[in-house]
Amino acid sequence: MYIEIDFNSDEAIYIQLRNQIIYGIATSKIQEGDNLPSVRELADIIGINMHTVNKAYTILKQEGYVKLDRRRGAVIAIDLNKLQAIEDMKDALRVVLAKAICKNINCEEAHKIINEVFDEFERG
Amino acid sequence: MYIEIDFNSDEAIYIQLRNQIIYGIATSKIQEGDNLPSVRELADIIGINMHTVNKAYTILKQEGYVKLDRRRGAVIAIDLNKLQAIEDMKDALRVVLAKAICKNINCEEAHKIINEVFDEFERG
DNA sequence: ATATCTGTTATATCTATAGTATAACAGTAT
DNA sequence: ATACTGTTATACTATAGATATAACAGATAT
Repeated sequence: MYIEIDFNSDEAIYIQLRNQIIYGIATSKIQEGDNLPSVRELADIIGINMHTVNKAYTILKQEGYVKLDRRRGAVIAIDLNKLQAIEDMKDALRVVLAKAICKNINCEEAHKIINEVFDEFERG
Repeated sequence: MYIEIDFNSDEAIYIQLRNQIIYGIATSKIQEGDNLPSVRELADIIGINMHTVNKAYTILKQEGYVKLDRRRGAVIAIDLNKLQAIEDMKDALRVVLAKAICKNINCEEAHKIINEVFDEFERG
């Protein structure tokens, strides 16, 4: 699994790292039960500090994507609180769709875009 | 038009302010040609600094929602670069939909949620 | 002309967050 | 014992967010 970090991005490294791992799960590059590299190992690979990786892992745990184990490290374990996930998704979509409406993107076009992005993930 | 700022939020005030104005446009509470309060006036109403409002206005200008005029202040003026808007939307949706896929939300369910949020905006 | 309203720019200051650097601790495995 | 996990603590630097004054330039009404 490739992790790409843009050090010139205005997005925090630990946020980019979190997103990359979520992409990995969404595209089935990593699956339930797989374990991620240890915080020290991944920090070494990417070339960042251990604590930055730990921060990403801690957030992934809080958001229900991994479980942290002293023995095995970080293991992919999706917490399927679907109602919560739907609420979170709605919150995120409010800003996205408000922008879309302002830019004259209608409901049909939004659906089309959704399908395109879904296809991207299914292809991997 | 009501502006609600959560001072305990981890989201920056100028980002919240930008979003609220975008909501206002999306729900037709403010329209093309309307002008926003002056930076000093709005800062006074909300109880924040002038520069924070100015930062929000400057971003809204960069993103193509308002034009800034020395005479009239900030005026709603949508820059309809639709191709750009669609690309921006896709970028935003990648993270949102990756999360959704991880949480077992499928394409149909995503469409349903999109419709619900669209309805929210149409009602105002 | 004067006063007053715009956005704009320039400082300076404070605070919180991001990221790094060491170090140590507590489990767990070999 | 040794070596690996996550975890916690502390300290430091750099950057971003927010505030506080102040001043400038254009526009406008009186």
